[in-house]
Amino acid sequence: MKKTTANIDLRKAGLKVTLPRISILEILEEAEQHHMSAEDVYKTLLSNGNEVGLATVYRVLTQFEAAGLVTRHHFDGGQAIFELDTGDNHDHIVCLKTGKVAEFKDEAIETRLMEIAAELGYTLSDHKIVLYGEVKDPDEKQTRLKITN
Amino acid sequence: MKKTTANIDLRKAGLKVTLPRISILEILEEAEQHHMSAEDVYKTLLSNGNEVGLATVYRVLTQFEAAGLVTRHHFDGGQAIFELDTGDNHDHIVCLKTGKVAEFKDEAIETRLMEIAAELGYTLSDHKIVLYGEVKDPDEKQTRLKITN
DNA sequence: CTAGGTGCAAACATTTTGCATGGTT
DNA sequence: AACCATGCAAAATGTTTGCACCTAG
Repeated sequence: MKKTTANIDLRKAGLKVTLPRISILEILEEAEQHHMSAEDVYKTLLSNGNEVGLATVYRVLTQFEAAGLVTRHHFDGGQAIFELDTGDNHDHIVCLKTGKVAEFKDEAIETRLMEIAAELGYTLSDHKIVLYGEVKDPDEKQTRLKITN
Repeated sequence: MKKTTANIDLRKAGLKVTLPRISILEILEEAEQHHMSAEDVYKTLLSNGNEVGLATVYRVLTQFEAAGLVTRHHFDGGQAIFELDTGDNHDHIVCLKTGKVAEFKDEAIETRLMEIAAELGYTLSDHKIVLYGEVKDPDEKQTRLKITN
């Protein structure tokens, strides 16, 4: 099924096509909430019947990050959060009540950030914006979370 | 000397005025590079001749954060970075070459972020922007780092 | 005097690494 | 067959906590 896609991505990254890597890619692709900690991925693997060690999950996620397949975030404390790098380099808004993460992208802001970096004498290579707030109407959370997808 | 100021801040926060707390406040106030990890603060204390435990540094920094005196950042991985909360809620730009952190603040962006949050149905309570780049002219680094102070 | 603060060491949580075994190309 | 990947357990970080002692108010 999806293995074809995954295989291509992995080969392009110069990584052998192994079961743990395929499974992890698929999990990241198919997860409803696609912002996952290594532990989240690990638990999903287990409940899918995949026998993969947590160390391998970390190793694979780190390799994926190096290959540009995955992005690593450090939203608040504790664990790192990973998500598939779709190339659109979006930003995030975290609900302080539910912990859920939504995405957005705004050209005006990106343009302004580049100007600011230039004014400060920097060559800008990346940026991260994280907004913290609360969803006004929790019942519409689902919808709102999908708003930028 | 500065103890008066520190005392006031501490009392306002409902914290007893102790040597470790005063010293840590002073370090954060006076450090050239005022974005410091707990370890940085700890080492500075030691080299200043203050006998304070690392655990105390963490406890004090956490209390300061709760009291609104200090802000905690998670720029990339590893350790948390602390800085005095001056109330201006500025954002940061990190040099990927030198690791140095500079600050900036832009009303246009803040306004736009509030709009975005509202559009997404969120009540915005905070935001963090981190730019990653390289200083074009390293020799002027000092100056540029001070640009927003 | 009493509540709260501190140092130290142990506990924790997360992530990384060494090494022998196993799978891909 | 050669090399890379994996699992496990141990180690390495970074941060928190329990406890006996100490100190500011």
